[in-house]
Amino acid sequence: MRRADARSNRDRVVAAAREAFAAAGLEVPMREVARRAGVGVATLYRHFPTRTELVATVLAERVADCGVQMRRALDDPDPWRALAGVVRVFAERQIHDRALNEALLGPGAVGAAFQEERREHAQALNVLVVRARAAGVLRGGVDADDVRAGLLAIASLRRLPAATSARVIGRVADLVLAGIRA
Amino acid sequence: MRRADARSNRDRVVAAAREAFAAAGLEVPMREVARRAGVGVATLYRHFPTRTELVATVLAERVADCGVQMRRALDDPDPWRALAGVVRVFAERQIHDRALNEALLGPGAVGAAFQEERREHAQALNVLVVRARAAGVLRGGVDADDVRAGLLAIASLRRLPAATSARVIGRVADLVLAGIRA
DNA sequence: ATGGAAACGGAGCAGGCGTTCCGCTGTGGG
DNA sequence: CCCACAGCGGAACGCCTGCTCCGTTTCCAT
Repeated sequence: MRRADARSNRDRVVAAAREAFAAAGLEVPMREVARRAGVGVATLYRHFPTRTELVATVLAERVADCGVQMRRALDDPDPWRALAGVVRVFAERQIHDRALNEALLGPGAVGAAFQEERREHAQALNVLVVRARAAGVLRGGVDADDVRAGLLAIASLRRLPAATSARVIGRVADLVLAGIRA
Repeated sequence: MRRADARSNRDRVVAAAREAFAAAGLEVPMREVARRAGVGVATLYRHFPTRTELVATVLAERVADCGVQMRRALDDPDPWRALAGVVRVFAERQIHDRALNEALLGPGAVGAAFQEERREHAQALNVLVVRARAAGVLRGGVDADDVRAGLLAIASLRRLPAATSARVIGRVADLVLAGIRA
């Protein structure tokens, strides 16, 4: 089995897809990913039999990254800083990675692959909110679903024209934080 | 000139497009709009030479509606109620009309046709914010761009699956209001 | 009633997408 | 070193889109 070149091609495809998805969203044509990777479409399809699988592979990395951030937040002894940090990091990522957004907002197929991770994140967020509430830093009546809604709002903004989205995302993140704080 | 049937067909096309766009977004195929209107595609194209023109025609109605709401808010003597009302009405509309969202967020071509109305709305919003700030009901540092960012966030949420978007939009609207209030 | 133009419908065109097929290339075990 | 075959590139297929062409229908002035 001649793995050397095949494996290197696979890596190049994943790298090209990662960049393309981050920059232009998940709807980049397969031809374009292949072109960026410097391979033919057939090569791409040999490693990823369907578009969905390529997308899932690239997103898996990103989702894993988010898990790391979450665990870091859980280690923070300051409840407000932990929660605010999650919101800010999330916003920051949305600014730089368009794919992440569509993983959350995309209809069924794409997001479905990460149900487990998603539940894990939700669990962690619940913990952060409970701690923050116990510390009295949250406005009355605010619950984890409010924070989730805020995060979704931030994520959705990624679809704005790139020129303005960064600033708007920053403002909304501040708005959300002001809206949940006591 | 045989206007009777032509005119009635035009009306049916606009009505069909309005419904289809509100329900399924601006990306509904022309064939589908024609089918819903009970006419052939050629008829549709005779009245609207290009897809963009059909979209613009339908959105013009919606944008005009928003202008009415804005003027109503300007007449409200209570500055907070006026501003909060705008946010709430806007959120309510996003829930029921998917097209409105894409008019705001869609890239260039679509939104460009309404620059004038948009500026008018922006102007009105500025007035509302200035009044609210003068009345001391806004948190320090909040400006019109923050409110605009909040509205954009609400609008962006329309792309979530229909099942959850209504509730999430409601929560975010509350979050935004909490975030700007003193 | 009747002619002719305005208006119609649906087949057809060009272009873009995801995916597949197939003849060639170049790698690495013997 | 050499040649079998894993692996390759790009042309091709089927489907969907916006849009156009043209033979046929239908209204309305006469």
